[in-house]
Amino acid sequence: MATDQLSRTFAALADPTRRAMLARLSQGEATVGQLAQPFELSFAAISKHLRVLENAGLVSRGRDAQYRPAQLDARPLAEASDWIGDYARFWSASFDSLAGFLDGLQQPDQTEKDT
Amino acid sequence: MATDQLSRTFAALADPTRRAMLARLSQGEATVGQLAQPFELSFAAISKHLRVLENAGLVSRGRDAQYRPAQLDARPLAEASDWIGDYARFWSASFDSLAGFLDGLQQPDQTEKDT
DNA sequence: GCTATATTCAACCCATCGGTTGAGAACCAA
DNA sequence: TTGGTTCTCAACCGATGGGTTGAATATAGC
Repeated sequence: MATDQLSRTFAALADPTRRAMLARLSQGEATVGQLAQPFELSFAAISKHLRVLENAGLVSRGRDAQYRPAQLDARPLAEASDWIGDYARFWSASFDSLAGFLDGLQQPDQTEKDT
Repeated sequence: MATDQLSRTFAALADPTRRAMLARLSQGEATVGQLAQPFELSFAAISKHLRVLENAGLVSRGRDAQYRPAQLDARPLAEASDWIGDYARFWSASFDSLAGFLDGLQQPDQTEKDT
C-alpha cells in the first residue's frame, strides 16, 4: 500500500466489509464481537479489518475490561471528500455530455425506440 | 477485488499514480504516452493502470490512428462522493469532540504546557 | 490460582496488485 | 513490403490483502 493518508483512506474504503463496519460504527461504539456478528468471519479477520481502519485513522480504539471498543473517526473522510470534490464539475459535465449524446440519438431516424 | 462499483472506484483511487493520471485527464484527453511522461514507468504499467480506471468506469478510451486517447468520466466519483457524504455530520462531530477534548486539557492543573 | 470471555498474534494459504521484459498487434508512412 | 510508432498481451516476479487456524494475551469473577 502507498503510504500517504489519502491512499490509506481510499484503500480502507475499497472493501465492502470495512464499509459496513464503518456504517455500524456510525451508530455508536462497538466491540469486535459486535462488529463481527453480521458477518460470517472469524474475530481475527474482523480484528485485521479494524487495524486497517485504524491505520487509516478512521477508527480509534478504547479499553473497557476485556473489550476493545472501536469508535468512528470520520475526519479522514473529510480529506477524501475534498479530493473527490475537486472533480464535481466534471461529473456534472459528464452528465451534460451524456445528455448531449442522448439528444444526438433523438434523430428523426427512429431505428431505436427506447427512451 | 470486490466486484461492486463502489469498491472498484475506491480501489482505483487508492493508488497515487492513478490519482495523478485522473488529475492529468481532468485537463483533457491524453494518450498513454502523454500519461506516462510524468512517471518513470513503462507504457505497459500505465496501460495496466488505465485498465483499472476503465474497469472502474473512470475513463473511456477512443481510437485515433495509433493512439488510444483516454478521457475522464467522473460519474463514478459522484457515487463515491454520495457515500462519503453520509458521514459528513460525523466529521463535524469529530472536530467538535476533538475541540471538547482539547478544552478538557485546559485545566488549572498545568502539568502539561503545550497547546 | 483457576477458569471463562474477548481479542490479538503468528504462521500459513491463495489470489490479486504493481511492476518488469519481450513479443505481438494496430496503424501510418515511404 | 518494409519500417517506425504506439500500445497491449503474456509470462513472470516479489509484495500485499483477505482469509483461516491455533496459540498467546488481557481482563474479570470465583
